[in-house]
Amino acid sequence: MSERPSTPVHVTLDVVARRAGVSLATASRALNGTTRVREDLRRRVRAAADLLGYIPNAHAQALASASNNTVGLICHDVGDPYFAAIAGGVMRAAAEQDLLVMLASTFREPAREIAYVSTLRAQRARAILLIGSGFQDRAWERALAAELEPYLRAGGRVAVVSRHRTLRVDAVLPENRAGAAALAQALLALGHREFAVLSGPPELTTVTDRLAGFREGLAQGGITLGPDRVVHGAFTREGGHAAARELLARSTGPTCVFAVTDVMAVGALAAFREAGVQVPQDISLAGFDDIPLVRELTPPLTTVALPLTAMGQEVIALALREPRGPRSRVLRVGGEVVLRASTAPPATPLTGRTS
Amino acid sequence: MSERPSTPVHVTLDVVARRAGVSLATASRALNGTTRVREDLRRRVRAAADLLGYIPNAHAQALASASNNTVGLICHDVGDPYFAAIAGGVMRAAAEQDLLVMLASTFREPAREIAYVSTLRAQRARAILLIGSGFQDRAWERALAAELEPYLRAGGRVAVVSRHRTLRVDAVLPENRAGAAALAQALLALGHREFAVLSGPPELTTVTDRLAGFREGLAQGGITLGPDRVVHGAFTREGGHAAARELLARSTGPTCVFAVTDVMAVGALAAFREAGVQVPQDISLAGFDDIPLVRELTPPLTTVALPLTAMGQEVIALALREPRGPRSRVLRVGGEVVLRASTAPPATPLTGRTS
DNA sequence: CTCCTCTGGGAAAACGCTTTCAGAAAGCGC
DNA sequence: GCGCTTTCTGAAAGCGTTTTCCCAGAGGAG
Repeated sequence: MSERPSTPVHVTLDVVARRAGVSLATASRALNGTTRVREDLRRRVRAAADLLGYIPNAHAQALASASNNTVGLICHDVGDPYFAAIAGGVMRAAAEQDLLVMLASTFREPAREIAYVSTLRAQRARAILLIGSGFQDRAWERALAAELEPYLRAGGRVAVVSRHRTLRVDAVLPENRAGAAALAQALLALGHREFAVLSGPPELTTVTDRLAGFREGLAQGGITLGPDRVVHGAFTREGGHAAARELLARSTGPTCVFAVTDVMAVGALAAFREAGVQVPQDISLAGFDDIPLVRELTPPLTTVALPLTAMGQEVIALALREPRGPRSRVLRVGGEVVLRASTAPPATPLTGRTS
Repeated sequence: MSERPSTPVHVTLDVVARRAGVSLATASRALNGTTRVREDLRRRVRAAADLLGYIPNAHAQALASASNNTVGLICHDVGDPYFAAIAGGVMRAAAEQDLLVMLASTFREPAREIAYVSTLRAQRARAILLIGSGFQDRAWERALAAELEPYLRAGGRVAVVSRHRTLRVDAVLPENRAGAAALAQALLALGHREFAVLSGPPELTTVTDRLAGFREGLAQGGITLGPDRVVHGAFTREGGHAAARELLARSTGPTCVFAVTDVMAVGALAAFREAGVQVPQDISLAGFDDIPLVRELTPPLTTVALPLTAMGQEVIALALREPRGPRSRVLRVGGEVVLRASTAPPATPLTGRTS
């Protein structure tokens, strides 16, 4: 019967070698070009390989040579434009260096993150890239560090983007504080005095940094942010939407709102629109990140622009750069305040009014 | 000196086995749970493995067991929100099934696509997922098919999303024609009679399908689309932008524009804004796909909504579904016309006027 | 012509696991 | 007590490469 496949599933190197009339060893050397092989033999092997459609088994190669050209990329959710943009940069750089990227989305579950690190360790990935804010939960971060530490010792490379430095690894860090501070100043310069912040989960380091920076910037203008002016929400469009609604419900009357993330700002914009609050006439809105589509919004969103694609390219370069000295390297990338139409001077110039 | 690492880099299974006082075989069985192992031995092995921080070598496992739980995902560019959304769905499904996803971005170069298929073959990926329109270039498609065919014969699974059926593989196909036709009808119903299309590269099948569908829909209303009313551009925001400018330059005065892709529509919207053309007052604009942010635009974009995340989940399910009968399966997903504020009745009701 | 150094090729030993194949131990009916 | 299953365990044979290690032969020097 045709039950049992008579043809072996994959062409292996020794078939190629036999066909070319050389030994297995020579065939391997001919194809990899590590050692000199007589030119005619090399050609015979190549011809046989092509003829037979030989595809080397990457697992066998990795096992035998203990080498590997895959890197792991762990982010919260590739579907999110922020991560997608960074991932795009990583892919670009990976393609140039013939690296294969194993992608992992944690969907914001710390346990999944750790599990993925473990999986990538098992895959003997050359590098593990962690994109995005870590979890403030001490226990998880420790567990992660414990998982990463033996990997590093075994020669693995780890680099992070936008993640707090609890881990001693190379990092691409946006200037969250400075960027938020600069934004605050720009908003002050527009004449705003009454601010509110749509903040993300307070356990994310990115959030605390941006919040702190924003406060610093405001402080330069003598403004402080009352606790009733900070609303926390999830790091998503819906989170921003809900936070904005909550803010409106409190009706403390800020003239300017800073959403710590563009994605949240998008949700906030929708919430404002639904509530009949006009941006920027009634309220100014600013975000952070400059993800691809926010400049297309109406009004286009004022934000702090981060070079997301470049950050993706940098993080992989950083991870793979050879002289991994004793100390970890940090590449700080500046955020540039981009004033767009979502921010404008406040409607009523509040000259020296005390709330 | 401390030159040579005295500690072996990785803990291997036989170290674990020795530590637990059992044989290599038993240790393997204890950890994998394939065969019954006496409970106390199993516990000893587990304890030893945990103590030593044992991480199995996935390559060795794959080699020895000829199994593998990785799938490859090939798309044009993960940075593009369209692909990002689908990839997000794939990741979700993959996480649930403990599959590791190897991601590849072709950056729209056919050669790279084929190279990636080859790489994924070498990795012995369980499945290869191709997302996005194929290349019309016959030679490339043939080369791709030639690369895929032995993979399929070797038991590999291939599934595509939104890719023309030159390949005999499982597919998730959006109803491009029907969706575009429905959109055309909806636009006709608004009262439009003068249309234009911002089309993508004519060699992409998605483009031709949507264009044909749109024409069909218009034909129902007795409208035909002159060649001067179709502008081709790249499948990107910039492509849409350029195409829209070109259209305006031709000044043939359509009241309604259909961009075959939301991403292009976004570019068009920007171009219109720059040119002082108001949407929808001066011109109505519609897209296709319903990528995440277009509902947030002002005006929110009328489009044909595709369940992108679900499509990603479906394609991986399709690829892995067991009874791969002789014929390939096709999952058609409908596009739903979503009328938003970017379309409105034309300013001047053109009652029966002939251009 | 012999000895020595190179070059290049083949045999075989890893690489770290899974899995087959027996064999030992234990339980059971008679 | 004896044979017969049943369970488990261990030895060893792969899986498909790379990479020693070693040897044959070629070429040069003396």
